[in-house]
Amino acid sequence: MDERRFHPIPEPTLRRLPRYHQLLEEWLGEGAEWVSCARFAEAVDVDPTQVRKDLACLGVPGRPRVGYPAGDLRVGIERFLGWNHTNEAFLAGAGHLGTALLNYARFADHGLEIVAAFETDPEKIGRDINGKQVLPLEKLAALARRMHVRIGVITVPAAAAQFVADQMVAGGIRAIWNFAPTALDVPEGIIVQDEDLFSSLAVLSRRLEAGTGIAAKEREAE
Amino acid sequence: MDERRFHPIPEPTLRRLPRYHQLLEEWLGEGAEWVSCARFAEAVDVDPTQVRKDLACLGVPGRPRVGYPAGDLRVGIERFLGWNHTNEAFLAGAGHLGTALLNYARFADHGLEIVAAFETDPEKIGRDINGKQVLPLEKLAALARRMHVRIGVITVPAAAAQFVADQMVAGGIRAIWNFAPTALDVPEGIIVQDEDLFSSLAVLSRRLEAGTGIAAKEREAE
DNA sequence: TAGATTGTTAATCGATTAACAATC
DNA sequence: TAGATTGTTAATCGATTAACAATC
Repeated sequence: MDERRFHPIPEPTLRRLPRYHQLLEEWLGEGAEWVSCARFAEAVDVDPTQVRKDLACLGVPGRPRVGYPAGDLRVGIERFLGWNHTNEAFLAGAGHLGTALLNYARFADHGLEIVAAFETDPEKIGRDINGKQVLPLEKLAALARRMHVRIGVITVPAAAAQFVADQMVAGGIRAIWNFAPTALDVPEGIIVQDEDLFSSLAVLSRRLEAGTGIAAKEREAE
Repeated sequence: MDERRFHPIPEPTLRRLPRYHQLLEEWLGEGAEWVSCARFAEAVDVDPTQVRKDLACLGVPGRPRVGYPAGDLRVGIERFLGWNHTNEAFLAGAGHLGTALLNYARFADHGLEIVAAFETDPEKIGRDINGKQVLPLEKLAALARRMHVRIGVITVPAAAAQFVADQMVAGGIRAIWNFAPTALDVPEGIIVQDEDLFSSLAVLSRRLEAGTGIAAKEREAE
């Protein structure tokens, strides 16, 4: 039924597509009509051939000697990533990070709409953050089920994350975007996407030490 | 001088180490003394052999039939990732996300100490967030240089990110943790670690569609 | 001793990069 | 036509997984 197959698309490609999109927005804003692989490659620091492969997924043909039509490419990415429609999500944990995500207007253009927040803190329950109600956590499961919400966002402290995840699963939520630095135990078939800042930090720190230390010498050799 | 070489450590391994550490904290709290690869493998959803390879980096030997000493492993990870000392960092953009990061106490145990925040909004300048001063952005470069701060955290809107990055580079900052969904253009040798939520979201959404759609059939076949 | 777990080497798999043909 | 860029196939590279030896 659909030409585009799901599994075969490499995750790295998937991660690069939003970045190409962001560049296209910029370049279209500057009046660009045609864009080349080389231009993407330079901006994103990836091989031009890789860019061609990534763009091939979209089914938007380029023209030799000219490049790719910038507008078509933008639309192609939006369609490919499903940004024309949004998935509704519940968020648990209206702390600083949760509030940041609730206030982030740009999710709406990127396929995600957080429609409500859930909390255990009575101080926060009943409030309104960026037009979204903060409700008691006990109501999450029943409401998720009734509203057919499929995505849950976890921004509670690590110690509470597993309990929240259980509630989400109980409510029929299928995918969890987990910002707590903790390994969630969920039934098979439930998708967990970890956004682990400590992992990123480990990579950053290592690259920093490598850049100033041993690896710096290797670089000189070139 | 140092047995541990920098470059050869795979990034995926680096990303898993903090997760093992988190599990060790839990298990040590429950009184565990010895832990097996299989246990990590199950919790993190990775192959046991992979866990052994990851742990091999630490130089903490396991004992056949018994496992690895949990306490030594924890210390080993902390030492390996350099969590015994911290790198000072400046943060630019004291919005919701920036505030969340400034308030996040656990960075201190993970090698990062955000020591000050920078802003252009006069409303926010002069405030104090979790004991850290919010200073005018103009001061960032000079202060970074004077204090030998090597890490910058960007939590400003996408449109301001490049300017902030330029300031950081001007101040001698070597590594940038970029939360703005934008490709930064920096001189060679400056490390940029992108924390792109839209990329993660693209992966999450795709996995969700795949889980309910075509790929579900494939799974049945097993 | 038997058996379970670590440690290591080989095989597989998938993404990236290189080579080159096709095309405007 | 010549030359630049896309598109595609082959080679390389690196991480994961499998096989198996070592050890307590």
